[in-house]
Amino acid sequence: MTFRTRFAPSPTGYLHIGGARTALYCWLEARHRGGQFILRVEDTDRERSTDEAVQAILDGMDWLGLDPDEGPFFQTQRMDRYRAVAQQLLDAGKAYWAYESKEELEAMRAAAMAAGEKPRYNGAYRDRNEPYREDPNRVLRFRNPREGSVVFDDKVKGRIEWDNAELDDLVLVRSDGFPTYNFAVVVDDIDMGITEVIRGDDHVNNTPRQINIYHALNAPVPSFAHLPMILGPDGQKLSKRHGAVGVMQYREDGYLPHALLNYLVRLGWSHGDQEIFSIGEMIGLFDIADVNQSASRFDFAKLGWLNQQYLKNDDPKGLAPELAWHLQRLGLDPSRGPDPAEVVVALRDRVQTLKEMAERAKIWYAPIEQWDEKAVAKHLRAEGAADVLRAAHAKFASLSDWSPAGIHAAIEQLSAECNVGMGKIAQPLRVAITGTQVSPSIEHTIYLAGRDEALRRIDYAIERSNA
RNA sequence: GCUCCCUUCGUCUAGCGGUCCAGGACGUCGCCCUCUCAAGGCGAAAACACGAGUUCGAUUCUCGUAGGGAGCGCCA
Repeated sequence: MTFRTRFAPSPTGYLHIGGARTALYCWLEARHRGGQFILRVEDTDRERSTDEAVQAILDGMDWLGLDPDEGPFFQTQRMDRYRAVAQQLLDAGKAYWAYESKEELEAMRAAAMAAGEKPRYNGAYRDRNEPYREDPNRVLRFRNPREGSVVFDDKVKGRIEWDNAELDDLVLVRSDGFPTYNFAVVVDDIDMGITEVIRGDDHVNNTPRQINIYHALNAPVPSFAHLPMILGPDGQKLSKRHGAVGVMQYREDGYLPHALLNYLVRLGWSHGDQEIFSIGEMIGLFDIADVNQSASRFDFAKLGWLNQQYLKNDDPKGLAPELAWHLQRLGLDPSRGPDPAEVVVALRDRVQTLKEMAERAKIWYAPIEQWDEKAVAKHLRAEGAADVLRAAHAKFASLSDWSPAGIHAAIEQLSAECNVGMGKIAQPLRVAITGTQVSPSIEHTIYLAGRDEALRRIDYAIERSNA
């Protein structure tokens, strides 16, 4: 049997960071073992599932490059199959109909709690052998073994043993005829030939019940790997205010998919001291058995650092379209300004995200919006600033080599001729071109503005310096 | 309440009984470089939750305690 994993989100929201990492680990494990990765949408919750959420999950997977070999499959399209398996279990005496109302069940739980026990179903209908009857409360329950225990070797948590006495007879088919989660996953995982179930560790408690269903169906039990949770920066459960936004939000915030993947793969897994992993390295080195057992916190500072590593090392030409996308989001026209690839080179050492990069690049695609008056006072109205600017204007107007190197050489000449330090030249020019005293190297700042625009801005700055 | 899981620097982690007065990375701090801001280089501070036990020897194994988390649904 070949190696098969699956990612099985329920479409009740976007693909968030925890889901993305689960998907990544499933995908990596499948690729590493040369197996298949299957995508299955668990949409049996009719109340909460939406088409938008399905699309958001698909978009997120696509953006991250986590391509499934099969699917997406939808549980709602497999209803006949669940019904057939339910019947099979019923016929085999492994399941039975029960008729308690929700109120009765609630009272049952409350009573159990009061007695210091787990709030479980008491199995009232288990051995009554009542003939089937139509009833709005009718549910099919699993006849869980009452003796012995369930043992499984979790690939990340290790050996876990569970007394059957702790388990109750869970609902397999709801009163509306839809299968419950615990039933549908087992049927699906069997039918789809899943050999390794990789999922969040909030599911370890479900595993023994599911294993019992596998046994009841005489199906081979897959191996399990339960991943620790990802917490927010404050150690609390991830919420919308920190990481629990959809992965597509990370694109809008200027992160690269590869950087996010790299960050995620290191959250709970490592390979010696290595921090940067290409996709190929991840596939080659990843092993689900090496995953950590404890929860980890999401750290935006490290994500930012990683993102910058990719910004600095990726081909600027490859990054250019993505930067253009961000420029457009700011209402700027990438064609009315410098080549985005050159902007990447000028700014990649100074920002951590493409969003920041686009914001900083504004100065080359639109007129100066706001002047930093302190900068104007300090550098433009400084002693000799106007003379320096006039000299620079003349030099740039006749400069034959309009390139960062050419501009740099021109400024050095200026420095020698006027007998002033670089700072006395670069800062007034910087304020003239950008309106602020912070920007990339002065030669790049000027070069990217383009000669005409640079001269125009210097002219204007000379005016202001006399004001 | 019950069951299960987890516990190394602020954070992510290395460590699979001696190699550890615990290594790397992010972050923080300092110095250098420098036209600003960064980037980069160098350096510093910073952790084995606690208590027993096993052992010649525990960060590493076992058991408790404490703390954290998950689940106990006709939600997944």
